[in-house]
Amino acid sequence: MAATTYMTSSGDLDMALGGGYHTSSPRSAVDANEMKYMHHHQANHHHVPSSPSPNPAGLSSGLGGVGGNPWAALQPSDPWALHSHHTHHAHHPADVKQEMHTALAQQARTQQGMASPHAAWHAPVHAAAHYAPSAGSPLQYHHAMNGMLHHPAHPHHQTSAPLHHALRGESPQLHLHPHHLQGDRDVSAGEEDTPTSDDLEAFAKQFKQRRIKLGFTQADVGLALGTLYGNVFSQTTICRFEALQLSFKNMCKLKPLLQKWLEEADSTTGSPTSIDKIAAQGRKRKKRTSIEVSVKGALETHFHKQPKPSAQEITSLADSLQLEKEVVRVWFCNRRQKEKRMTPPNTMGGEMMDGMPPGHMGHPGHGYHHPHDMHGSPMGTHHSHSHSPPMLSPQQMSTGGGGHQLTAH
DNA sequence: ATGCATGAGGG
DNA sequence: CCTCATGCATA
Repeated sequence: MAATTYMTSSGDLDMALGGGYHTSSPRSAVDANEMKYMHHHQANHHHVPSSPSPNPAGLSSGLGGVGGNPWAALQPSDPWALHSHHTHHAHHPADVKQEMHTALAQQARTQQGMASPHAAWHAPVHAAAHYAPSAGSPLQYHHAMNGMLHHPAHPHHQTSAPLHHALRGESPQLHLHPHHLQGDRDVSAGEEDTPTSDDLEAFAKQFKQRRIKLGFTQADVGLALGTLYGNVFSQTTICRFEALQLSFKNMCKLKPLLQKWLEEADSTTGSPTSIDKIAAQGRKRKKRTSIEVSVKGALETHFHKQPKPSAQEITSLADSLQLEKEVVRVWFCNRRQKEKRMTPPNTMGGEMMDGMPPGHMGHPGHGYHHPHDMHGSPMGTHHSHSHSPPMLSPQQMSTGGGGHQLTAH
């Protein structure tokens, strides 16, 4: 009862978007490749902001309130449908190298109205990662892929290599810096070296401000990046970037991209920004488990005692909390990630043991092991204090909607 | 804006 | 299983 797992009919809208999600694990017999191509029906399309500042601010997500879906009919057997605790753990480390799931279909349209009643998007292949050097607007239009569509998705290996492992894994620019003699950081415009925490913070702030002035939503930017570099990002990611809620490494990775977008965005003289959001959700996702506040508190407590509980501990913990083991495991994973973010997580607001003195919270002490961190601590080492006290998260103070955090549902 | 989730990699 | 980058779905 603690975890209320209700479902939405996301299955209705799930369009099998290309190489999208599909765990080709040979062991997962569950992955029924139900690619339901529905002739799209121009169901939802937000207006196209033709002016530099038309976006009221509500265009972000057009997913939730999609009027009616003419395609509601398919309701496959969801593995997670009714929280069937299947012990689906068919993870196999060494097996297939699945392809990317960064495929996105893009519609080509003249501009303005977009109203192609006929399917404009075909096989969602890998997003070609070519971006016109001197292309025009960031959001105006994009390439149209073609040629070898259809992704056979060879269960084993792709002969060709049109893949662009994009930015996964390692940061494209965080390699050990070559210069090791002197700290020469004559960064004039295009920073080539690793930015500092303050740099990132400053940039994030500026970015957000500019973005808003230009009338773009976080979602817009995310899509634009896809258009520019072939890497789409969600509103979430942009949001986190602005709020400095990503790891240092991740921030560094995204900064140049966003910076570039920014340049394009404002330099571009009035371009009809048009984007279409084609949520690629071809995979049935487990419904988000709602964990009760009290339970969260318990988890928090345990987290302090053992940030990395053993499998068995997780099991027993899950048992006592009446949660699925997997949920608990994931919770800890996510919790640890938070701990590593730039903006330190506030140590819960439940019923902790004792009130921690304000001003001291368990910051990224990561007494763990740093695999190969090249610049030491993420943000803990803010040498260039500058102006911000101890890196306060601007997220809550600048939030337009006011501070809302611990909301019990 | 965020909570829970998925998945690629690495052991 | 873990970490890390990311994002759907939500509050």
